[in-house]
Amino acid sequence: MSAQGLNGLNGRGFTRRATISDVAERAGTTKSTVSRALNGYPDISSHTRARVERVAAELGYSPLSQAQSIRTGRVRSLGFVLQTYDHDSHRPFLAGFLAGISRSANAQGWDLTLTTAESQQATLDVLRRLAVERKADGFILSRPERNDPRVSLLLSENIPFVLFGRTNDPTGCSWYDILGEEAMKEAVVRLHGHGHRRIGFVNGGEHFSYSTFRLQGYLEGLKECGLEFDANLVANNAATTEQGRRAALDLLRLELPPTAIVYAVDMAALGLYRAAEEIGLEIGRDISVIAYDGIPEGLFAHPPLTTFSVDRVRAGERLATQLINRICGAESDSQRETERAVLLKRNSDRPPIRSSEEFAVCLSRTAQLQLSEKKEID
Amino acid sequence: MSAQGLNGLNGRGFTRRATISDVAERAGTTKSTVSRALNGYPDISSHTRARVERVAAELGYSPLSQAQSIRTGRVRSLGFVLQTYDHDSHRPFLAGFLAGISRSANAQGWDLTLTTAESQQATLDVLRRLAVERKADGFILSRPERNDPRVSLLLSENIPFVLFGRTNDPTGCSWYDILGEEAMKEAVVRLHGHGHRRIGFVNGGEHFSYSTFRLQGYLEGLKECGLEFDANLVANNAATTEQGRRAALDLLRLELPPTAIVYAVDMAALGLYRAAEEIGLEIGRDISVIAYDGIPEGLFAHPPLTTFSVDRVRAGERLATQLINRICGAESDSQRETERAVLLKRNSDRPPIRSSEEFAVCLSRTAQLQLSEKKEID
DNA sequence: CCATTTGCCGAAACCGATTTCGTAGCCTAA
DNA sequence: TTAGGCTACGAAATCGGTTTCGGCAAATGG
Repeated sequence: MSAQGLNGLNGRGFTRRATISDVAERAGTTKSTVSRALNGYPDISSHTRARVERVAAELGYSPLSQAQSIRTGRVRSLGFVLQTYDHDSHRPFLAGFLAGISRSANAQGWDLTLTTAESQQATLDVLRRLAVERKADGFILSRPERNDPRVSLLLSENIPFVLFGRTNDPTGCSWYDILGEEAMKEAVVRLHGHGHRRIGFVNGGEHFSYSTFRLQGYLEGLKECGLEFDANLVANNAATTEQGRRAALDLLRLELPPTAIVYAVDMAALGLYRAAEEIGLEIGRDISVIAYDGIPEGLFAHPPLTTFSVDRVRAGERLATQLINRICGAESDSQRETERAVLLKRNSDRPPIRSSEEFAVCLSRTAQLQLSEKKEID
Repeated sequence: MSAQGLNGLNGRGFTRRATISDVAERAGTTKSTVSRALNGYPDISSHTRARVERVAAELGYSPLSQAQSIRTGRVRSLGFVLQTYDHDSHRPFLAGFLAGISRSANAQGWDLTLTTAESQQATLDVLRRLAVERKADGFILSRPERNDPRVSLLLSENIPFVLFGRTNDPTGCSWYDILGEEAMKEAVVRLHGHGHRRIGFVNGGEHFSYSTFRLQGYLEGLKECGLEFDANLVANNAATTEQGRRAALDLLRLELPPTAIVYAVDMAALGLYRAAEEIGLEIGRDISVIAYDGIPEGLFAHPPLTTFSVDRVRAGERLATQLINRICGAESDSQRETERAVLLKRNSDRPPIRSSEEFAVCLSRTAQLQLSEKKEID
């Protein structure tokens, strides 16, 4: 292949790429030498290696990953399965997260392959298929569940993966995670500092492992403030706005309702806004709330939601790097990172204007709370 | 390769996939016959074809796309470049859109390859690179600009692509688009129906081709209602919340301010909420607004934003299908679809409580408008 | 009945890389 | 001097497919 040939056109019309043979010919050597030189094999003289590298650079040569892959079994592609059944709750995560993964992968010459699955079984099938068809060398899994079947599958098939989140059993797992427990603890301490003494907690999806950590953080916060734990003040499994609304109504119906609530999930916290509107309460004044996730909806809520923000771009970036390392042979336990969430102080948490007892009286006066109950039954 | 061999393990540990040679051996024929049989070549007897297909099904054989690609030049993968510089404005689009693309592609045995670019030039480089490195057979481009350089590039290199949006010059372009002009027109008509007589328009990013259509729709709406066009009532280039806020303040400072504003972009409309809060106006009562996009933030704004919703999942699905068709040889002008946006009637648009003249007086009484002006200068 | 065409399929080249194997040439030690 | 060991590289096999080419046998035409 002459240099002119490279400027010719192929069937599709665009400029032809240089192949390894082009490089070999121009460097006056063979394909095998070029391959070994470029892949850092030791049995190539530094002189030859330099020449090959120069020629490769001149021709703008970069190997075709799928040609490589049929020998090496690697495609330099990371896989991510979008679980469309996994509730709304993952949606706000996606944009920045994917951007982060993709950016970091691209920078290292890797790509991101995205697929969808409509059920848990479909997710497992897709993971297996992508691995067998070599569309991806490994996977990024988000929101691990307790005893996550994806983890079991990938471990048993020996396919590399990293988690956005931690698991109960760390064996063979790598992860990047935000310390939700620290955030929840900080939220309680902050509300206590405002003067709140009855602080509720609405946890997220209970089958996700993150909810364990967040509950734990809430409990630690109580302890640090010297507050007593009251099981009535805790609601579980609220990941959507509607679930969050119901949890709020439940807590407000208590004999001694909380004057502040910590939500483990922003989307659910927005349900408190709904409930407050129905009942005629003003968030921040009548009841305070701090949540977690940092979704944009919170900024435009009224008043803007105080929340712990998670930098998903960075999460994606770190996870991509970790996964590439793992695919290239790094041990699973060498690839574990955690980071703290950042509190966005907005306007939904303020000092209480009344005690829990006064609040209860205030709530009992409004018939709305009963109405809301009816509405829920419908 | 014996049948037992298929149940063995390869280096990675998981079950080995069947290759074309396995199929050939078991069918008692050769690789070439298997390939031709499975790819629908005419010179294979129906008897042989049936036998090959049966064996392939038995072994669960499906060809390795990257092995195919090194001969055929096709990877059965769609490309999408995430333009991280392209403002916040694209973010709410992403999640559902990608899900739609991916789902539709997967259903047809294709995949989605995602990359990022941090500048316009980087986008062009990435497109070229992905095509040359055969990571993608074609591209989905969102938000076409007027004289979009991506379009020029892909047209000149003869690389298939489809647009989420229309272009001024349709030559060689396929697209799926929502009729923004119809939505804007409907918004004006609806506000006029409420009794509004001075209706402003805040357009989106002016270099995007959608803004042409939306302005046009606004004008048609005025005409249909018999309202006179007043250039003062139109602001341009507001795609972010802050830009939308400034545009709002500009319009409210007019001698005869609008009592309702149509925003071409939800994110910008949220800027009107900011401005209203600063000045002490109540959206829906003092001033009405209808916007376009259907982003979730609008639902949690106060009051919830009336807006035209775009079904991005469906957009992604249709575009993926169109692109696959194009890659497989369909003509560009055979792949064009449009659809109407759906109005989400919420609470930000109501009948005016005063005329424009009265509104002007009301606004002049509050010193806040002047303050806001200062704030803007800072 | 012979010459051609046609239908069907195997052999082999090919795509663009990696990897195994073998060996020429040099260096070192006995 | 020669056997042995390294270094550095070329030749060729290989990965899993597709595609070209050619040829046998049966069908067709004259």
